[in-house]
Amino acid sequence: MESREQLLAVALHMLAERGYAGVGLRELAAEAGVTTGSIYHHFSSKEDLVRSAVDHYADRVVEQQQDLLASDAGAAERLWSVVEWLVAGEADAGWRRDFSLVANVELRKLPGFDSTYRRLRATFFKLVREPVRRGIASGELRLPEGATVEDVVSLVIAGIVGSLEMHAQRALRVPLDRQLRLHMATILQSLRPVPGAATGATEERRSLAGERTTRAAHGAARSRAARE
Amino acid sequence: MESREQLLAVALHMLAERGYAGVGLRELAAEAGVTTGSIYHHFSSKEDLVRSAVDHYADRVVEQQQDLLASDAGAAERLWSVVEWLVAGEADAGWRRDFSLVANVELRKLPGFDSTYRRLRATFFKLVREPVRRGIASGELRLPEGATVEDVVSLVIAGIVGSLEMHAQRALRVPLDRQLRLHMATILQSLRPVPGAATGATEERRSLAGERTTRAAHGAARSRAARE
Amino acid sequence: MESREQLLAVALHMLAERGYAGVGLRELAAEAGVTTGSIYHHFSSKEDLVRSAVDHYADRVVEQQQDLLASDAGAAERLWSVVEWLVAGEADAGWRRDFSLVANVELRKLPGFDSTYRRLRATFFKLVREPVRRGIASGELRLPEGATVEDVVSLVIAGIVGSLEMHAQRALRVPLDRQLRLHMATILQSLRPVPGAATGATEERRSLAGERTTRAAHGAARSRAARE
Amino acid sequence: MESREQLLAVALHMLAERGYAGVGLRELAAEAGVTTGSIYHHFSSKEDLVRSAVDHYADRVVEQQQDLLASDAGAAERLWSVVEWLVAGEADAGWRRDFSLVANVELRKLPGFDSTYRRLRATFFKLVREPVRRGIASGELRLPEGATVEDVVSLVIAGIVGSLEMHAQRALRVPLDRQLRLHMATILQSLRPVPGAATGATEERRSLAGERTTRAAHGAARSRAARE
DNA sequence: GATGAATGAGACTTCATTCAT
DNA sequence: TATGAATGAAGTCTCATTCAT
Repeated sequence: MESREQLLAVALHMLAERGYAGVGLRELAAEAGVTTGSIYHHFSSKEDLVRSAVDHYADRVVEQQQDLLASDAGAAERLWSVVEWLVAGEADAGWRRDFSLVANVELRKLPGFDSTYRRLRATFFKLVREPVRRGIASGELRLPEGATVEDVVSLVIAGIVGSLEMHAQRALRVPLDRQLRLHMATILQSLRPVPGAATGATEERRSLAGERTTRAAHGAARSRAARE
Repeated sequence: MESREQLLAVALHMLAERGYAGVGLRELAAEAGVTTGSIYHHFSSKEDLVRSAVDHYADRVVEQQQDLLASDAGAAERLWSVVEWLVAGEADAGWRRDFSLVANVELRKLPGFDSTYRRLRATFFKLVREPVRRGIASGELRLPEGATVEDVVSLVIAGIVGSLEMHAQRALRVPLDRQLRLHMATILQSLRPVPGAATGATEERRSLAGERTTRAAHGAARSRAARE
Repeated sequence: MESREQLLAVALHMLAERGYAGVGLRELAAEAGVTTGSIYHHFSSKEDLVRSAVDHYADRVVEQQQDLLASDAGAAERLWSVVEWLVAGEADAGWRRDFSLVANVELRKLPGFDSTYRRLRATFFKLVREPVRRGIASGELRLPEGATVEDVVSLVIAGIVGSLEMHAQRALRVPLDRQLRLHMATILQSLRPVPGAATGATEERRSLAGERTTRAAHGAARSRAARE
Repeated sequence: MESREQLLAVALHMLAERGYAGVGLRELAAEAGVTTGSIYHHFSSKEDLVRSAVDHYADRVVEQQQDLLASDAGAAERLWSVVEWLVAGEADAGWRRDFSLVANVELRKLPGFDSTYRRLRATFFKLVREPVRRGIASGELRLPEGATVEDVVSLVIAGIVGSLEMHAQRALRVPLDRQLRLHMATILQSLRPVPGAATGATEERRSLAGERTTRAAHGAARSRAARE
């Protein structure tokens, strides 16, 4: 196999496992089946190698996301596609899980990765935002009271990010696919348009702004306890 | 302040910022206002220092969680308490955000931290599971069709973990408190007992197991596309 | 002895022997009786070590030259002092010979040593120029026809530099002190004021500008031969 | 041009600029317009390449010196020829300046270059010694009191070496040709036969041996001051 | 003859850790 | 307890040299 590809693959894996500072070039080279010095025929420095690895796989992820973005299916259908894509990606034992960890955790620490980082985030946000926005425009979906499109997008993405990371950490106590599907189902349910009495539950739901006048005492007590 | 306390605080912060391998004892000592050699009067090694820092703050977190666990309020009320506690913790600029990052990201990489890691996770899971379980037992809550208590707990925790991490990474596009509250509200809504026709949405919701008979063609196509 | 002093001394010596790129820190440390890593307690880098060594000894040289500059003796007397100082310096087996080589040969190649280099040169030039200038002003000396003060200064210094370097290279076939004294005696003789017919040798001496009209043929032949 | 010639030329130049250890074969090859591996088709090792470069140019220098040696002109005339040859060599921007630096500075450091080194020195010394010796034998020249032929030869060569090196270092404050001509003129003047009372300056000139009886006190004081 | 990726020894530098003061 | 110079293993990187193409 190509030395360069091998190095990229091993670099991503080690980066996910140990973080940038924990990556040792000697071990990395050995695991890729080349000698330490050979790294410098393909990359100009450790940082260049790591950056190349991240960018290489980021490109593949973004490509896949572009395919998903190009769909002309309905809103719910497209959101389910995202779930299927995530499940498929995490199911194989390949680079996708490593990439999730790197993108979510390590990328921010490395200097000069802002653009890659932003590109990944922006594409992923769009992948969720587009279906939601269009679904609402077409009446297929309906925002919960007081929520904006961005609120819903954040909700979806935070759930996905948390699920993937817990899965990668082996801290998820249910299968990942089940987790992601239930997550999406729950969100979609809260976006389902109800012809009748809207949701009528307003008086019971908390304000999203956090000021709860009816239970000030409880709130204050809780805040005090939580402060330390 | 005590040298030891200072060292613990700086260690947690640097661990969150740079990971275990990125922590340098010289810089750590300098930032804590002590000399390099002094570290070894308080701790036997770098690992001991880091372990002590994590354990020290883990103790404080678990204590706070124990307080929350001891509550005898209703199910929804207790879940809201968790949200309030999280919001309060992340709001201050203190150790809580650093600890979130360390607990979610770094802890798994360090050898010998399994027990701390498990203790933290177990307490946090219990913090969510207890109210849900009791709420269902008392009829205050009602599980969505096909979901188990553990499904719901995972849903809640993944959303929280994802939200906190995105917040820590400054990738969250809405305020953290708004995000967490909307998350909890959405979950609680899906757990709300409906006197009438249950949810009636069964025919539209996907099975959580992933086998979708009605749209086999689409699904196969998507899967193929998503594989690469 | 002080590690730092040892390192400076060994660094100067190795620099003289092998040049900057030829200096190996491992060997340098071993020769100074310390471990490789210890170098970095005293100096921030190889370049810092070398720079410090050069500057350290340059300071001592400049100090000694300042003492010589402060003399209020006659012109010839002061020029002889310079010779005596050089002879004394080169006679011992200490740092002076190494420093000569470094200052004359290596300094120019190292980046960032311009100021040290200029300081050394400037002081040394002044050491020769001052006595010459004053001797001429007072009538103690007298410039050869067509020569300027700077010509004479360059003459003196080039002879000294060449002598020291050949000595350092063991290419000088007479003792250094004898060489330097004869050099100075010859120069002083050419500066001796003659009461009678000036020098009268004008018609025999070549023009310093190089255009020799009377021997064009010879010159052309020579030039042809010399061109390759 | 021939790859081999290019490599030799670039090698000489880099050797002059950076010294043996500072020469990198990759960069050298690139600058010569060949690939790294190609070097080993022409030379068996880095040392072989450098040795070949020095020897190649040394041959050309020695050839030119042989031409000068073959002259049957008068003593002064032949010494002036040396000056003209030097000036012509340094005037072009070609290999001669690089070779001066290498021969004077780097050659001594390289193992195995003793023979080249000696050959160069010996020829150059002969180039000066022959005219002086013959000029004295024929009465065209006359040694200063107390000086030997070798003294004068050393004087001439040290002045030349110092001048060339200062010129190469851009530390010479007068034009090189003017410097060399004034140097030779001064030497020749001191060798001019005076029909009358010799030079009569004996009582004023210092003994070349260094023992100055008439100014013991001054000398002692100076020595003390110069020692440090 | 020419190429350039591969090699592995050795370069400079940083690290956690120790210890005499 | 505190200090900070010393240690030596390990880190990243460069080098001269080789070899399949």
